[in-house]
Amino acid sequence: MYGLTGDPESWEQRLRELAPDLIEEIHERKQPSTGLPDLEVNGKAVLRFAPNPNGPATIGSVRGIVVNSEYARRYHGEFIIRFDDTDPKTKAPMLDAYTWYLDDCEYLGTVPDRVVYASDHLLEYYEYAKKLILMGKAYVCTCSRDEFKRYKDACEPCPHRDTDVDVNLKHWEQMLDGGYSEGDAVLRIKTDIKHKDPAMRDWAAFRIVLAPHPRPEIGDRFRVWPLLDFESAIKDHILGITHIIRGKDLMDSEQRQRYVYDYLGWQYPKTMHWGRMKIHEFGRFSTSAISEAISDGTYTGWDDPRVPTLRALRRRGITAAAIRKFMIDLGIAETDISLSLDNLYAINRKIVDPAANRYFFVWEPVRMEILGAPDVIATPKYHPGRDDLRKIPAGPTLYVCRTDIEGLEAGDKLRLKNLYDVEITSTEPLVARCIGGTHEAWCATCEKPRYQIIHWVPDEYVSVVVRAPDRMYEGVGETGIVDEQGNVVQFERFGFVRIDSVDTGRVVAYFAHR
RNA sequence: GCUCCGAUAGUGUAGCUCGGCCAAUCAUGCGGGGCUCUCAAUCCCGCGACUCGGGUUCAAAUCCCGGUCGGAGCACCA
Repeated sequence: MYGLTGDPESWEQRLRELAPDLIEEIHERKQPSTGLPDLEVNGKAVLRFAPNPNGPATIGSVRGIVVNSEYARRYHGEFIIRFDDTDPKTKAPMLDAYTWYLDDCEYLGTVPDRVVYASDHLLEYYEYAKKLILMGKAYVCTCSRDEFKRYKDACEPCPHRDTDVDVNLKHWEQMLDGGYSEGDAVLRIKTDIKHKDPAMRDWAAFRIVLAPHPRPEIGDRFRVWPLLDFESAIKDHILGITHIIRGKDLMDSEQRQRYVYDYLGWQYPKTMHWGRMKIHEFGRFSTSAISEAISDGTYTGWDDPRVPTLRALRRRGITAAAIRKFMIDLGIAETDISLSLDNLYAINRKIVDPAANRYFFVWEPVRMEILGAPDVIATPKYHPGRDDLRKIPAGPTLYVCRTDIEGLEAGDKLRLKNLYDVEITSTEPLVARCIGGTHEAWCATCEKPRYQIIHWVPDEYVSVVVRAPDRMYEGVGETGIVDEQGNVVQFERFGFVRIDSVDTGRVVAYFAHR
């Protein structure tokens, strides 16, 4: 008998004698990894993202699109986008949002293999409802919400639970035919009325909604609509979904849906959930709250930089590659997270920096007269890593940032980047005199600049507005900016921006990050 | 009230299934330095964590029990 004492080395030595092949196994475990964990796949992987198109894709939806499509890609499977648009009233779909979702998917580099509209398949849901009624697993309930809640909380069946199948069927037909009006009847799935978790007890699968559906091809054709748990359960099976990966908020959904799967003899897909995601920069947000703020003019639209939608990130120049990496690096831990977009910005910066041209943008501009200004053309590089040069003719009048000259006094000296050195002679109004050190002179000597380097914009400028999530910057920029519409550029000493529009000498840029 | 999840540096994240090489990974952030005529990029160096209390064990981030904290569900929303 080997004793129970000893240090790890001696144990390993003993193991080496007894079972040398196990040593290797012990040593190869616990490799650090990041990103998405492997999936258990038997045959084909089919994944879906199922939004309610009652607004455009938010950062939360993006996680669903990226993670699911990434898995589909990894396992050469299928990625389906399914619009769960079965609520024409409380969270009614927005017609534009259907297109926006598809467009956003494309931006993220994943054209879905299939696009499915739940509202196209009501007859299919009815069919399964009937099947379950015939099996005695579903019943029409005409209790009011409050009444039913009382029965449910008391673990008691409501009076409709044991209705005969024939009668249930008749009531169901009446629901479909208009024999009941909105709020008068629902179809419930029979589970276990004594289930210890009240959330599981006889949940509602269909209700009557008289509001017309926003899709013109659907309109007012239907009055009985499935609720999420039923709609999703049926459709996931029909589509052959193998893995459901979504937020933790839908965890209980699985338990409810399993009743239906068991009744129908189906196998439930494998599931994974990620925890609640809260973003520092945006705080709590709901689609309906944003919608309201847009209507009342607080935000300019669904792509306002203050709004947590993908459309807004796109407008700011956050690349699809950065967003994908950001979401994938998050993995799918069930922990609730509260994160900052710093990480996303850092990823994006690395992607965008090599290609972003540099420009001077002066915010809160202050006019500066230069005494003895030589007539020169400044030639800063478009990019520090390349040799092509911008040409900025500088005269006796320049603009500099207020923040750069605040606190300065007559006699203080500054380096105007790529131009020359100046000495302040007066602050009100701002006047300075050129004291040499032109760019050519510097090139000859390569001396280090002696004074604080600031950037500037000449008298010939374009006015520039930068819309950032937290505020708006107004100022002037060098004229070359007008050729960059749609591009991400770096405003030196300011940050990366995407040039959104250029209208008659006025540029609007969206701030990405520093 | 009932039920279900979760807890690793400032923020994310790996490791937990199957206890040992974990004095705990990677990224971001922060601090210092090099380079640079941008406060960007880049390069070097550094900082910083296993929620608490018990238990099991030769050995616990990892297994068990309890507490605390955080989140979610109990809708005729998704």
